[in-house]
Amino acid sequence: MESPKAYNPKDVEDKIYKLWLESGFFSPSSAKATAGKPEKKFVTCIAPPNITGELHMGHALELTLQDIIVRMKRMQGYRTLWLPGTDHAGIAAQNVVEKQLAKEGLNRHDLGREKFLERMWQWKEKYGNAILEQLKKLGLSLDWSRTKFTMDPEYQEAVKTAFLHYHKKGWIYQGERVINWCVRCATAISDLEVNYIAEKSKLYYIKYGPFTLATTRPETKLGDTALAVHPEDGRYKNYIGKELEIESVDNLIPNDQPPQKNKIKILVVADESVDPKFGTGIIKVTPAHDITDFEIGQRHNLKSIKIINEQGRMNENAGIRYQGLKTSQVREKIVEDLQALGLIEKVEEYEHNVGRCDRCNSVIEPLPSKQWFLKMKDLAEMALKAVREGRVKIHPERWAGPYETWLKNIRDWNISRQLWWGHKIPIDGEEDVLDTWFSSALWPFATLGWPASAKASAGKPDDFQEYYPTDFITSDRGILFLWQVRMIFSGLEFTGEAPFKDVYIHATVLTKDGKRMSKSLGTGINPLELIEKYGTDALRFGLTSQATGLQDLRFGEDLLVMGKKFANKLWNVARYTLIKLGENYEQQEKTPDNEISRKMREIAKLTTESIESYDFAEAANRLYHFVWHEIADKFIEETKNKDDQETKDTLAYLLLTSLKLLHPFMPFVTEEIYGQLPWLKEKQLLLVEKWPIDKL
RNA sequence: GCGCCCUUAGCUCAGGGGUAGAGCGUUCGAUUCACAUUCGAAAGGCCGUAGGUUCGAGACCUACAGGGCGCACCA
Repeated sequence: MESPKAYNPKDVEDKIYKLWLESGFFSPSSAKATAGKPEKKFVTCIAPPNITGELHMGHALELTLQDIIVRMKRMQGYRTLWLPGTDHAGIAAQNVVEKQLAKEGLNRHDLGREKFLERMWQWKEKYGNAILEQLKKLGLSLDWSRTKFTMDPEYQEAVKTAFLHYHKKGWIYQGERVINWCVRCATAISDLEVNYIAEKSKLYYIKYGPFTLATTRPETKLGDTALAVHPEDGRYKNYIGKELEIESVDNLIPNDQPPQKNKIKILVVADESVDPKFGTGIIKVTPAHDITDFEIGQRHNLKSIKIINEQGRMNENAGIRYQGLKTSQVREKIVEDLQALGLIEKVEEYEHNVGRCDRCNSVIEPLPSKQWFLKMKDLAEMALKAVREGRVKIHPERWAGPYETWLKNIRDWNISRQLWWGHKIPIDGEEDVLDTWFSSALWPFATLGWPASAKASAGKPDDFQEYYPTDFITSDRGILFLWQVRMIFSGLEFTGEAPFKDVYIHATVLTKDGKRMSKSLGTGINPLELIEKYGTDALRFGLTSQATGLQDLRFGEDLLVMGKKFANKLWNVARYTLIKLGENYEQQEKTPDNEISRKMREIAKLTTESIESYDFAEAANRLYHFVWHEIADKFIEETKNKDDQETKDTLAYLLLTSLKLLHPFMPFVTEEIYGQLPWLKEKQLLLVEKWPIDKL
């Protein structure tokens, strides 16, 4: 057979992927795939990409690692299932479509809920499908016959069932509590969706009767209902429990008139949460606009006065002097007034953390709002136990620490969002939708037919019974708490079993200078452009060879140059072998017993071990070195003036074994070469060839 | 504030007690041979700093510095 001197991925990739699809081997239930292997199963759980846009490098790495495991397991004779899908991505997707509308000069209220949701579904059709197509470009061996979306009708049933289950148990409650409110997105968001970013601002020392106290948010003064000190703080002991009359600014004087003083009464309480070392050791308590203050308020039965509304402006409780102003404006105004009245002692420069919305970067406004909450106490306990008892293993192990810490500090989960795109809260008259992670948390079993299948008693086993729980999941550290933790406790609560046995936290792909890759920062790199330039195998191999799980990966194209050269080297090792062996070579049953073949077997063993312990980079680099420097540089050179049978047998053995071992990493070039070998006796697809090492 | 990770060649990273490694890049040279996406060679490192353990430390311990991350605070 004539093959080009250089490997050209473009001639190969689409053709090969089509071949795999037609074979049916991606599905564990195809007749061919199940033949003779009813027992061994391996199921891996995908992190469904958001429908918001396109694939990024993080996806490329994560999905490649997952595909490596799946392909090895399939070759080891396991019935493998890897189910693809997409996530509706509530707030993120809604924001994207709203931005699109804004370009047309519209907002979602102009369209109304129904029309807006139509737009969302149109978006989902177009971009959801586009993403799935991109996954195929990465060569992933996903079972496309089982593709799911987090808002499929059956999935909606699962979400409803889960919500009602919690509700019936009394774990879901509606409460007026201080939550993180994003003024721009006009919705509540969870603690995890707030990013705290250090910013320079000012610390104002305000006179409160006999005290002076420090605050960064003087405007919340209008909602103060107490002062608080630490119970052990000697300086203020005599004041605890007393109500003081203090001078303040009169908020009923219209703002076109000079400020005037008035007198207000305020209680002093003692609370452990006060740090005596901060400022003057005494703080103002604004239960309506600070989460900590809200909790102090609850402990001491304090009144809560809401002075900031959902638009981020002062409401009627702030008094006519300030009503209607934005919080940033009122801050200046009130400081001005207090200064005029001599109620400000000093102002210091101060750097502190400001909460910003994870999705739009607006400043978060904590405010009291009626929201739905899920009690986390028991669920957190379950999730903790599952990891402590080893039913779920986290790799690398050091992530188990943060997992513990996070669960121990957890607050109840605010699961309602004031959005239109998402799962409606399944209680009559409720207009809100659920946090997108509430549905994501059910992914491992909702995609397999839970809860319908869990109830089905008779008949043949269905997907849920057959493939749950799964074996493996991998993700970036960024969603360990947002998602993995929530899948674990949801799985335990609804199915009695953890949804997966192993969680592997892979490296985060950064830019060359160590910055986070982000589309909005313009630092993102589109993997598809790199595939165009270097080929999928080069991308996969390059990324994998540097993904160690310990250190983040600073991405540079030099990795792909290496991958591309290596694919070509393998291609030419094959060309040499084909020419050397000729048309009439016959495959031998026995593997040759010589030094290089023994080394090859050792490499096979080590590769298997490395992949099974998630040392992907180690496996990739070892294979690279062996194929290039042992097989090509040394052994092949030595065979150039030999023509004996053992040499041929050895070449054939080395090539086939290398193809098998490299197939999980570089599926396209290996499959293409395999297809060109004329001497194989029972040729099928490399995809389902027997892995060189059976059991360790 | 508490904790975790990282610091090794120009760049990106391996190496986890016993003569400093890879890929990319650079320089020089080769080439009708499976591959110029190749081959050969070279240059390039007091392995973040300072102490300690050891016959021996890039590796183990302790501090410190710089970079990153998580949790808490963020009044």
